[in-house]
Amino acid sequence: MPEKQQAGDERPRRRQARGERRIAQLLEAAAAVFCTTGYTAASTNAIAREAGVSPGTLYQFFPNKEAIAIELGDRLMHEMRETYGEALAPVDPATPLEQAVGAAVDRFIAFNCEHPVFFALMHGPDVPGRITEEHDALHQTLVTRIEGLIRSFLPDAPDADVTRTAQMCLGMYKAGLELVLAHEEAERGAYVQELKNALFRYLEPLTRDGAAPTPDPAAPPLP
Amino acid sequence: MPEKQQAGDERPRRRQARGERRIAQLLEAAAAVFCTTGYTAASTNAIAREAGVSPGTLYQFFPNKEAIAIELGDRLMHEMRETYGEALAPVDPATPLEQAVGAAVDRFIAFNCEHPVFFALMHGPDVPGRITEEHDALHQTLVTRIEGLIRSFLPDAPDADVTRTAQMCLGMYKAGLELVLAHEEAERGAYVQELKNALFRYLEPLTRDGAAPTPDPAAPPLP
DNA sequence: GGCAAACACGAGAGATCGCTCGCGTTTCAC
DNA sequence: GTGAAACGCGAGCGATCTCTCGTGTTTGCC
Repeated sequence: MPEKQQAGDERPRRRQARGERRIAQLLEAAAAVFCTTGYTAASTNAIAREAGVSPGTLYQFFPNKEAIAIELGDRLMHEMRETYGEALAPVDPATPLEQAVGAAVDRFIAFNCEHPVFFALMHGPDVPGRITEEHDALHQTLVTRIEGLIRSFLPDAPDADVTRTAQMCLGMYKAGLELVLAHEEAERGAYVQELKNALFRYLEPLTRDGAAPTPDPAAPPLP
Repeated sequence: MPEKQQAGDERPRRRQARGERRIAQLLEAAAAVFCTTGYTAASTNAIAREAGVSPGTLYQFFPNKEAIAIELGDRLMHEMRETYGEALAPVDPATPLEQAVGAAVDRFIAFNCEHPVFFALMHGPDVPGRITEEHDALHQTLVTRIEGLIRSFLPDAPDADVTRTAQMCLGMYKAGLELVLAHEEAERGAYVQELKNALFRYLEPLTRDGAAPTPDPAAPPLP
């Protein structure tokens, strides 16, 4: 129950079943509008219209526009944790890296395909204040999880290297996700495979010689 | 009383030296504001204030807000072509892939570090209409160039595969750029190296067996 | 039935932003 | 010098957006 009460001035209202239904309805409408226009360009009136209610009704349930996105993000995050929480759990080092990468990618791609608004909310540099914080929190959570996964294969690497590798993995995943979402059907599947390939090839050398993290290139940097 | 010309062609005004100076000044101010707030959130009044002129003066030189970003993008693109145009030219297949990747990454990273507004303008999903077109045009240009570079090493691969690989490379570069720009000094250098590693390891297997593009994993693809 | 609270409405207040307009100043060709 | 055009200003218009408010309706509890 994601009921929030600010210190002091706003006490929690007792919602009726009708209210809960309206909230769900409004969040669904907001997801649709955010998907097509992005957060900043989405007007609260448009969200209310999409939900088939008046602007006043919307503000009966959300104190402001930001709260809509926050609540939507919270529910999305909760569902992600519930459904795919173990996707990045550390695995037995005996597990082939290829399988671990493939499974993790498949799960996350599936989630993002089912909830396109997640990508819209998490990818916009236009989102203000608190949403950015949530974004950063999620990012950090994912990086930590990936670090754990990498540690399964590289128990003795320096922390800084593992963090960098995890950040790079997450960045590659985001880039791949964008490509996957931009294509359909067979081509989409091909991009999923391409993303797996990229991640696998990036990580595979690390599993072979745990002591030599970054093979320094012979050539000095060009001017 | 001179007649208003509103439709059709707007004849170019004869600019004085003072005007050219103002334009440069306004574009510089716009770059600063776009960098800190993004395009949509940047107000024309803020740009004018940053440049130390009045809003009316700004509109002496630009018909609307979009034109400012367009002109800024055009000049950036021009400078990029002039300075780094050959960064992605096809290379002698004898060139080590590691060198080719390293040189290309170094050049583009340098450009983006020198012009942070480039990243801000090209990375915002908030930018409207014509800027998105320019973004897509640049994206397509880069993909085509990368395709050419990949063809240097893979003369006989199917077009679709090369395109996918090029898109993936560009995505990885964008992701890496974001990480590079988010860090400073030594850590930044480490991320540059990490990006090079990722790209190199992704592309390296393709240069060995030109006939087997994607090693199919044991698991069947999910829908 | 009676009542209080939750729900619903929609006009519009208040704020912001892109952009204009009238008018004064500077520059330049002649 | 003189006139025309470029330059410069800043109040404010019109459009848009977030959020409020007064009022009326529905719901749940006694």
